[in-house]
Amino acid sequence: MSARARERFDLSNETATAPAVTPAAQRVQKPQRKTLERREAVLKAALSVFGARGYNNGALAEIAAQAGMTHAGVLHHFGSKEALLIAVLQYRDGEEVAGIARREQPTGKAFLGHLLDTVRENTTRPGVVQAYAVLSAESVTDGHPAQEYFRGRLTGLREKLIGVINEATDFVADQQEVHETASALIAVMDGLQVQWLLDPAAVDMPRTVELVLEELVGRLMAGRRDIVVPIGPSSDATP
Amino acid sequence: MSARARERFDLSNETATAPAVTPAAQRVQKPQRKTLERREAVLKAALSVFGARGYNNGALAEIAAQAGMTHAGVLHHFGSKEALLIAVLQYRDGEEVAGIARREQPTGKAFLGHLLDTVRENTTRPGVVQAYAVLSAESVTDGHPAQEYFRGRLTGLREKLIGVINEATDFVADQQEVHETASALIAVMDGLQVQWLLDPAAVDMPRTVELVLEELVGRLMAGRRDIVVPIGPSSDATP
DNA sequence: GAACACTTACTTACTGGTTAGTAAGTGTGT
DNA sequence: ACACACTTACTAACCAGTAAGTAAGTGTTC
Repeated sequence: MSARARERFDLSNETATAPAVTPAAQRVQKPQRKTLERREAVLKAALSVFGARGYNNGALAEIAAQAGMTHAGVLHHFGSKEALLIAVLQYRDGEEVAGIARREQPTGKAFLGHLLDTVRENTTRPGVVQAYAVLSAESVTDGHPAQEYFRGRLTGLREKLIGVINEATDFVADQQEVHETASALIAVMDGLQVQWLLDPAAVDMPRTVELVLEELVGRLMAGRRDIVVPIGPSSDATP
Repeated sequence: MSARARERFDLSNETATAPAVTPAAQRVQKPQRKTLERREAVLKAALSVFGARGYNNGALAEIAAQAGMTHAGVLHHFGSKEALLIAVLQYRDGEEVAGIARREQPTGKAFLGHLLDTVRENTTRPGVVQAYAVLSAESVTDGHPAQEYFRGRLTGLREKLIGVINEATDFVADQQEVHETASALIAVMDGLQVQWLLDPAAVDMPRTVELVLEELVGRLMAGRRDIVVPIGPSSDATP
């Protein structure tokens, strides 16, 4: 908590901008291939350690050891533990599909299929799932450095889903219902992860998500739920 | 991590059973009313601190201060931080409804209504929700003391829900589907909590849970999966 | 192509701070 | 007088971050 205490009381930010303290990842003009590989090794180690122990309880020394250096070496590259965390989160965002070639995010109904594919894929990578589940929940603790990241991520996903659902619906659906459907979909995927991590045999993540997708979105798309709102002034829906 | 390291390497369990180390909560024959009140104060403080900071990052000293004593006093009552954690979880189970009189868990369809009521109630108690969300996800980390507790809790809830759904269904539904519906319901409730904690205005927990309940369970109860059966405007899951 | 200036990627060693748990004692109510 | 509820004082361990140094480059100039 020394870092947190300092963050609260130390308003002088000058030291952070002084050249000597700036991490190598931002200071260096042209990083060599080997350097980038070492950096990626650190990120992979951090993802594994943060997943296995959480952010607060995950030690830089363990990450460093897994990457084959000392914890001071890790700090040389990333500047601080906090900076390493958000680097890890961004790395996971961009790279998580790396094994199966970088695919672009589809739009429209295809996005829902993409979501299901991701869930299926996650079954293969418990480490990544663990990191996401642990860190996202830990982020709701007071002053957690990943709070803004996860808030933004959830808001973005929700908006994306709302758009996709509206796009896939021929008529203008009740927007509150669409919003709730989007929230529920995200919640199911996230909530299932914890259940699955605690007892992998007890839940079938892909099938369960598929069921919810069919029931919730399928029904919305089919057009009914007691009250069908006809045509409205919304510009979002496909004409 | 000192506790964890010891747990791993120190196989001698004798000290834990030696009389001098046994916590007062198990040693004392007839605890006085005042003692029990102090003990409850510690539990309430622990719930708040573990919720705000997580288990690993929550300090006994802070819990103690909130309960008006020193951290050694807390250890006098509960023996260890780990023991305090599971005492807190059990306390939350038994007491979380304390404000509104101890009500028994209903069976059958009424249980679904009870679930919704709990969600509604949770909106009022962000601290408890935070503690549950943070601790349940933290429990999936390696060797976490609350792992067994949460695994058992989720398994129990799932079984209970499967029973309730089957009870509420006139015919024999596809059991895999029932199982997935139960998992999905739990996942929605848990997943929504993180979204809500990060951005309370962005999600309507009760309404979203209600929507999922109606769509998923309502449909199952109505009997089919291809044919759309409209559900009445009744917002209560109880028939 | 060799000498020189400079950068980068680390390491070792240390600091200041925090933490769970222990031991020994003190006061208080019964 | 005794059990109990604490406190004070301490310990051993851990941890993020800093400082200072070193070895291996890289680029530039002649």
